[in-house]
Amino acid sequence: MIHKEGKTIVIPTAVIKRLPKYHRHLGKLLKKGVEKISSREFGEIVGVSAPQLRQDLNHFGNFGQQGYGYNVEKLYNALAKVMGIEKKSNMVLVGVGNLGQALISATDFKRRGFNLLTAFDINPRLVGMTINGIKVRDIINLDQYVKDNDINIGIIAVPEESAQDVANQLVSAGVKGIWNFAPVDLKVPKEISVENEHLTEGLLRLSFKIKGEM
Amino acid sequence: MIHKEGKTIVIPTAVIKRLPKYHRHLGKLLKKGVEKISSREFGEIVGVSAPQLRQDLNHFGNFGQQGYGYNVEKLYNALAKVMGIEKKSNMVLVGVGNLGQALISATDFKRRGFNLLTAFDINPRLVGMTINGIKVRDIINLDQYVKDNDINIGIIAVPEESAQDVANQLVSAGVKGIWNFAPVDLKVPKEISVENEHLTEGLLRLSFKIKGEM
DNA sequence: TAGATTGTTAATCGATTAACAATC
DNA sequence: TAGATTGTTAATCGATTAACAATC
Repeated sequence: MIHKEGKTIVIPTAVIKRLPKYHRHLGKLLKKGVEKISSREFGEIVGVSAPQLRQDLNHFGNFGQQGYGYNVEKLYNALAKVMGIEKKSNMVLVGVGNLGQALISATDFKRRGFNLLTAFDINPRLVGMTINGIKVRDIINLDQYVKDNDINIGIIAVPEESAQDVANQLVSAGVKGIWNFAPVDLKVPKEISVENEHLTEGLLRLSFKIKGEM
Repeated sequence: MIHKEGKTIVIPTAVIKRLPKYHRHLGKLLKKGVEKISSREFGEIVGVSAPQLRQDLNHFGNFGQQGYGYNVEKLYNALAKVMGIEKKSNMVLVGVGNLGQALISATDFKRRGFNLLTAFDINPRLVGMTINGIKVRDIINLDQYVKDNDINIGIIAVPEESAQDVANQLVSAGVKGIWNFAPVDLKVPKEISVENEHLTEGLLRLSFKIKGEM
């Protein structure tokens, strides 16, 4: 959903899915020092047709210029704004197992404007530890912490069995979105956004594609 | 691509994307002891309309029975076969950083029929170690190992800068598919399948959805 | 200005849903 | 048999591509 000239326009989900990729490649072009790029060239890089790229972008504004193309920096910043990155999001992580620890150490999110403030776990052996500058707290403090620290994203990296329970806690504490790594389809109120990273599903799709070739 | 009654049929990508989810929920139902299920009930569980579910399944065969529904176990096994799980896939992991270690410890894949045989890294401090029963080898041995051990999937969990190089090595060693966790769009020959887990893109989509609500 | 490339409308393609005859 | 539910065709909806006038 977006507001444009007073009207409320719904952005097609297919478009939303492609935006992060556009943003990532624009970042790379920027780093390389590329100043401008045409929809044809950029489409080739991101694997999308030129008209589709133009249509996608025009959902959010007219960022290009006829006869010239798109200014890389301007487009990069415009997309960042569209995706809400310019205003940093505070996050907490729940579940400090192997995957949780990997997420704590990931540098990619910070670069893109996401702040991981702290982590929670139920395991007393982990509680109190500091990993990569991130303190691990007891999960009984989750509710209070989320309320006190303007947290809007909760990351779930707990086992399957407890994922729904953790989601409930995050929601009632007031997060706006959940980034879920447990292989579960969470039930949440419809005003809460969920993005799933069901890794095994990717592996199964890969398997399907491989077998299809044989 | 699939062969049915002599004809070669292309399966819509939208269908392929949904199959792993179907399979996962069938597994849960099976565990719960559910014997049969109608397309209406199952569609509700997986978040898909009943006719769509029936259409999806009918790309691969007629698994249901009028007036009865679908036998859960039969459908579960049928989908496993469709996705090529019944014949186990051998995998190697490249990159034993935080994420790589998390992948080594993940139990989910093994359950679904994937064998991780070994891991490779360039870091001498890691080479020789054994993590969760998985030996870490020097990456110079990658080519030989893949050739000798009937490996068909390579997992890439190395930093962005070396991902393409690792992909090239995996391809020339003979893998059929790559499961890629580096935030890069790999260039590979078209007969090689790639499945990307670009985690940060999920987070950006989540951010977009959240800001859209506000 | 002429050439290039956008923004946007119309045409096509693919995916989803509706409807219902077939059949267990 | 009657009721339920599939498999499948036709209708609708959404997403992609083609085409071109607008314009830098």
